[in-house]
Amino acid sequence: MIARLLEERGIRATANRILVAGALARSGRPLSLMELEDMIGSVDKSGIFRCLSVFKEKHLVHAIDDSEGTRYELCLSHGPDSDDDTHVHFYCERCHRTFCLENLHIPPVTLPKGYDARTANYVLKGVCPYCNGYSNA
Amino acid sequence: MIARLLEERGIRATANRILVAGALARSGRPLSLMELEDMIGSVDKSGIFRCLSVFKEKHLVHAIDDSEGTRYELCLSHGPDSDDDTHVHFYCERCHRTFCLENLHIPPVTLPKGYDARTANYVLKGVCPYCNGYSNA
DNA sequence: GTTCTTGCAAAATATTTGCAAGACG
DNA sequence: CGTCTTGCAAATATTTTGCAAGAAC
Repeated sequence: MIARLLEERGIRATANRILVAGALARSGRPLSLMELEDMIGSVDKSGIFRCLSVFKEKHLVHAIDDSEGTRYELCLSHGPDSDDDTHVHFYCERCHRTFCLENLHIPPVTLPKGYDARTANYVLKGVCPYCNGYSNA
Repeated sequence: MIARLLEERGIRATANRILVAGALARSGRPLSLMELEDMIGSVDKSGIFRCLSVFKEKHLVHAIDDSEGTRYELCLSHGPDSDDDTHVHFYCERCHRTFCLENLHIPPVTLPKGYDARTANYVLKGVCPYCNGYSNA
């Protein structure tokens, strides 16, 4: 249940927050502010924005950078203190949606000395199965 | 020489284009529209924008998506018909610059059936050597 | 009643386009 | 000349904040 999830992360479960987190949970893919706005309708964009800010702070969501800007994704796989969600994403240039490739972990690279990485963003771009005619995918 | 580079890609070497391409070449890292604007000064942002549009079309630059939006990088490693530039980038959360890790090729992943990838964007985020005190890096 | 949350409007940013003047071939 | 390019201003798009009213504790 969404409300419980929020509380577990120390976020008060208000109506808006339940709607936003619920939309993210149901969609199964990262959503932009605008996508959330369209999807929810009843909540003003500033409200969505503020929900996302709280979620980000509490590490309930993390941000994906793709061609459209930023999308937000629930990260449920870990505790409230880290961002260890590290799968590859796929941005479809045809339908402009971004998908999670849950099973594809981002292959790590060895950084040159001095670089200190905290998070990784690996996004492939091309055409998704739905736009490709693989509607059975 | 920059002018020749442009001509080779079928781009007329105008003053603005030489300035923009030159700035990208000199910087050695991907630059955002705003960074280019600051760096060049004499060219209006719309001019820079249009230069970048042409460059993109001719595959002289390609785009990196990072936390700040889009940055542009010269891609010299290939012919005029493809975008095969595939190294990892590093976005510094302290100084907000993005670096090329030229030697780190993006490790390929095997996509599920139906996905058809054209380009890849792999950006690590954290603290760069300069902000880390590795000034000798 | 004090603090947190929300909606609306508006500010702040960033990107993109229209258009007339100028450069180029 | 006709086409391409440029600068300026302005339109778009997007993200973020101010503020007063309302809800929660």
